Amino acid sequence: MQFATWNVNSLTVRLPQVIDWLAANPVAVLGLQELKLTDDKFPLQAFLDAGYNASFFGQKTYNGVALLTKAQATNVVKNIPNFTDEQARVIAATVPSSWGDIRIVNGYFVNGQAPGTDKFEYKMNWLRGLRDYLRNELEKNPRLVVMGDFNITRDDADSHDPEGLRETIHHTTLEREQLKALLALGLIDAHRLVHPDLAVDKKDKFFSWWDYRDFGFRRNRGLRIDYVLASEALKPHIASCTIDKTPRKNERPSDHTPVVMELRP
DNA sequence: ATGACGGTGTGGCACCGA
Repeated sequence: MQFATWNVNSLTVRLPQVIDWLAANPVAVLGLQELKLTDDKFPLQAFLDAGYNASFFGQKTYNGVALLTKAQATNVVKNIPNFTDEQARVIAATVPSSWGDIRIVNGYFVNGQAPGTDKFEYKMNWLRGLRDYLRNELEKNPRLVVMGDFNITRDDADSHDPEGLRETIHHTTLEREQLKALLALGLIDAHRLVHPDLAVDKKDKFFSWWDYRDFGFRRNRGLRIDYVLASEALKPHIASCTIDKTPRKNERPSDHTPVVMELRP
């Protein structure tokens, strides 16, 4: 059973690529971020035709998230309960599995622009709100998957230039402490679990995003900021976690690529 | 230090992302 996350940076532009990717990668669950469209513009029929159910939560121009599921999703919840947010960043739903129901939380985490800005403060508050939410979800749902664009590098191994970018956005100690706190709730970074050796050399690192500018992908100027986390109850079932770089080679690619976690019986 | 690229909006550039 596969769970994937993909920041598509405009679903309007990337829809054909998502449909193609699903045909080649018929995952059970695909979480999308940065839809950049309102719900009335969501291409529901295209996903139904592709054999997927869709739950979505969009807004104009920015943000927006969706969960595509082979099985019917239930108990869909939008954004973080008890955290007031004008931006559409989180969608949660429950899907059946052979181990029982699995709760999925799909998030487009705040970018934060730069330390010291209002946006960074929003990012910190949002992350605290999310942590309270996930603590509660874990109590109710032992089988929990948290996926999305986290906009945080966990370690220096997750950045192409950790020295040059030290304490800049996505690299700050404050952000990394927030990510650690999420993991401390009892969530496992599936990719790190499967690839535990922390690379120092850029060529050996794993990235899920590359800058559009300055031949970022070709020069491997990337970050690992997209994650799939699994709760302790699911940890024994984690078979693999891969970053699929092939869509980054498409014409008009998203700057992010899919991350796929597979659970085995 | 800046901007580079790409997407959206009601635009002739600004804002945002990472």
